[in-house]
Amino acid sequence: MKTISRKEEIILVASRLFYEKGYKTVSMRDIATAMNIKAASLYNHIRGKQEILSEIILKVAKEFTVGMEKVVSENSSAIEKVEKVIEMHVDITVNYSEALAALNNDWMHLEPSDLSAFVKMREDYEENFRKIIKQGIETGKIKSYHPEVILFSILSTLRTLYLWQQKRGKVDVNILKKDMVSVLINGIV
Amino acid sequence: MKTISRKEEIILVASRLFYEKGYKTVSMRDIATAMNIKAASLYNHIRGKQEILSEIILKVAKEFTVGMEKVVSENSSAIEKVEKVIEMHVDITVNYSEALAALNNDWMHLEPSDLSAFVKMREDYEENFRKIIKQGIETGKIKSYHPEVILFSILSTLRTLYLWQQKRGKVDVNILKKDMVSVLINGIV
DNA sequence: GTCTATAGGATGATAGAC
DNA sequence: GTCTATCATCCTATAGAC
Repeated sequence: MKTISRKEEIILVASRLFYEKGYKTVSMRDIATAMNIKAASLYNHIRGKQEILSEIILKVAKEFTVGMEKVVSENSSAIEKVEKVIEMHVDITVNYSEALAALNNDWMHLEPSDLSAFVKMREDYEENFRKIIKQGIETGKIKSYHPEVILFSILSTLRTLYLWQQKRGKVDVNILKKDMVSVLINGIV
Repeated sequence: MKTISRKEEIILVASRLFYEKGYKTVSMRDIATAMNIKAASLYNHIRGKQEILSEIILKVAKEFTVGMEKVVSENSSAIEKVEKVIEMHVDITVNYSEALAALNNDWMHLEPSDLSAFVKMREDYEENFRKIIKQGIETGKIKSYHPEVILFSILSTLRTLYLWQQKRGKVDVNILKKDMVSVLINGIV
């Protein structure tokens, strides 16, 4: 039976509002109103608006980092690794769909120290993915298109998946994973 | 020799700033400063901030609408139509990369009447694309995955293409089109 | 077409009472 | 832990001089 702290509650409510309207559009008063308290009361639990953003984004960014490191360390083919990455994205998207809006759209509003940490994590993530794709091309498992085109195509689909959550609705997570893997790896024809 | 009006200049400068920092983060002072004038002077050429946004977004939205209608009216197979849509997206992205940031991220800040016009155009666009895919599945040209997964996968890649413009850099437009078509239609294995 | 001055309101954040 | 009151700053937009 996990009880949720006031700070966690703020982060949860803020995530939802950032998802709906974006970090810049949501005011501290908006967050407070959604919790039936006054804006000033928020500052008893958090240092400021940027701290809320930081908590939301960095938590999920770490999930991606850990997930990718696990995939990379596996002893499997490049194709299997790409499959695992796709499945990981679907899982994280299902669990943190609202946080992903902030991660995708509002990371530039992080305070400088958090910003550099985030950018590093994202670059490392992309570089790991790039290596998997290049390895696949070298071993002849993946067609030799420009690796950046492949990387970009898969990554942009996965990164925008959170937007599709509403429409997904009744589509089962496992079916979604299977179809995502098929479409992204085998194409549509 | 086309001369550019002051209003067009405002829209051009604002597009770049919205691309870099987002509509909400950019102030009228920011736009004015970038033009070496004062914020108040902007109002001699435009009615307000929302009008700038509207001009940027609706112009490109109409390009997409016209382009899609042309593709739909063609007498060709579903696969050829998907190819044409991909090529159209690459073309528009190359010509309007900065405007696409606003179109993708800031459309919700349009004033109500423009907002409903935009949403209608986007829905019609998606519906046309959906019909092409369904037609391809019915005629056996496209694998019968969930049509929404195919639609979403291709569309999110195309919509995020503008972000990739910087990295693209030296990649030739025609090669980009060819690889995009290959990756999105034939897959990577 | 641009300027200065300013209105009128929202914003993030703090101080101090309860 | 929440409140009221308030500050300092920013915002969009207008009025009117040049």
